[in-house]
Amino acid sequence: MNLIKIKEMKDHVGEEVTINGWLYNKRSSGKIKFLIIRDGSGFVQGIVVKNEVDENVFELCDKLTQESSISVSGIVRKDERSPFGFELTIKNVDLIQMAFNDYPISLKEHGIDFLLDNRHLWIRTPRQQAILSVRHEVIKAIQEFLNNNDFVRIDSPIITPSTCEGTSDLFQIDYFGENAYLSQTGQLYQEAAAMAFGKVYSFGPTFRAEKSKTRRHLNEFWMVEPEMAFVDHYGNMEVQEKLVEYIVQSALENCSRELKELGRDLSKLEKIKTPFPRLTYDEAIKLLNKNGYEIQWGNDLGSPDETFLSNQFDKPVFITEYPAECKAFYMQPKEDRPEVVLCADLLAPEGYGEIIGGSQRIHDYDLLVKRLKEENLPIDMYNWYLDLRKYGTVPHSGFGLGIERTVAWITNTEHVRECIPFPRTLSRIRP
RNA sequence: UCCUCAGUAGCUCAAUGGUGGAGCAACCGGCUGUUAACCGGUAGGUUGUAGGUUCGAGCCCUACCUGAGGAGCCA
Repeated sequence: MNLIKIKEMKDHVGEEVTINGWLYNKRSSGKIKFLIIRDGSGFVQGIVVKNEVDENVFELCDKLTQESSISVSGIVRKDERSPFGFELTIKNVDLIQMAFNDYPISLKEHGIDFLLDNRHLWIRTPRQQAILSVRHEVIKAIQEFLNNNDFVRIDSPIITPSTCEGTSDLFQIDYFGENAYLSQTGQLYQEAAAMAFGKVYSFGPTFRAEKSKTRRHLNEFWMVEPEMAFVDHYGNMEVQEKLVEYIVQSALENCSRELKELGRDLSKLEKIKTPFPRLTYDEAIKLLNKNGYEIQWGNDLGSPDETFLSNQFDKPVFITEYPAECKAFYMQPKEDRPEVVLCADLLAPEGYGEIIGGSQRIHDYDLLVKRLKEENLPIDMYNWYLDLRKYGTVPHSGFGLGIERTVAWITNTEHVRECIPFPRTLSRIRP
């Protein structure tokens, strides 16, 4: 028995092979049957002809229900009539389990509510497999890039004693009688790690209890957070654009089958090369005002504003130097203009919005204390964070890249909830 | 939290205030190249919930529930 994966069939033309998988769909024309089989590596059509197989094999194929698990043996043939390029002329089918005959997901259209209720089965379909495979590639590329550039992975804790940035709503948990929270960012811990290892990153889930209801929001999402000692705002942006370029090029190189399945316009991704355009907040406001957006200096950019700005470019664009008042307390003020901070948001093209938020961090002890007081944050909660400024402080920078938004952009997916295996949203905690 | 929209068969959707239907899925039968196969047949319903208007409500009104899209917040 020559057990292979469907994606390896091209190397076994003319050979008899065995494939372990599931019945995705079945068509029949009397004495000939077509079984669409999937095995996780791909999809292929198997042909069963009545006079060429045992009577009980043909009978079994007649009864097979959608998603039944089977072990199929047959001859690999190249065939242009097949949309997969190859076919399997089936000799034998061993049944592992006859699936119940009420499999809920048909090949016809379904509404999003139904599909999300059946997410555990929905991920078996070609489109969802393509998206989640690209997600895997994105994660792999991020780690490759960072590992190859001397970053050390130092994960941040998920259970934290207080809000890190003092802004978003957090999920509260009981920690042996003490209130604790699920982390909304590991950044502060990454700063500590950067002072130990130089260049570090964390990669993991992050939690926001905000009641967001848009295609760009999840209440649990994954983020990679690099942090670098001795790197300023400008060096920070260079790392970000190189990372994003690497991610996109890796997806193009290793996920062509998936991107094709998704109908992605590859020419748009091929343009994602450094350097990326940069726009200061001041310039962004002017551009927005000139085009009829009524935003005033000092307000954070709204979602429609970001969409407009990103649509002006065919590459991701950095929006830099926001007013300090609309950003977090730890961001380094610009030397000659303390009302703005050395930060940058990276907006993905095609209306996908912010995929990175980053900044240079305040490294001066007195300035950081002053900023904490201005924001009315409890200073004793930040004692350990202030220690980093007391003992060998250096300029440093970092950023957070959202995995699902990045995957949504690369795969041209409408909603981030399809870019994570089991999305957690305002209205959904199951399955 | 606010704004908009929707809820009818397992799924996707029809039904002027007047006997709730179709396609797919399931089940039975037919077909030797199907591509969401096709053809014939069978079965499948407390129209989200509660109240109201009416001779009569899936349809109109009120409240609530659930979901979706968007805003704010953010990655």
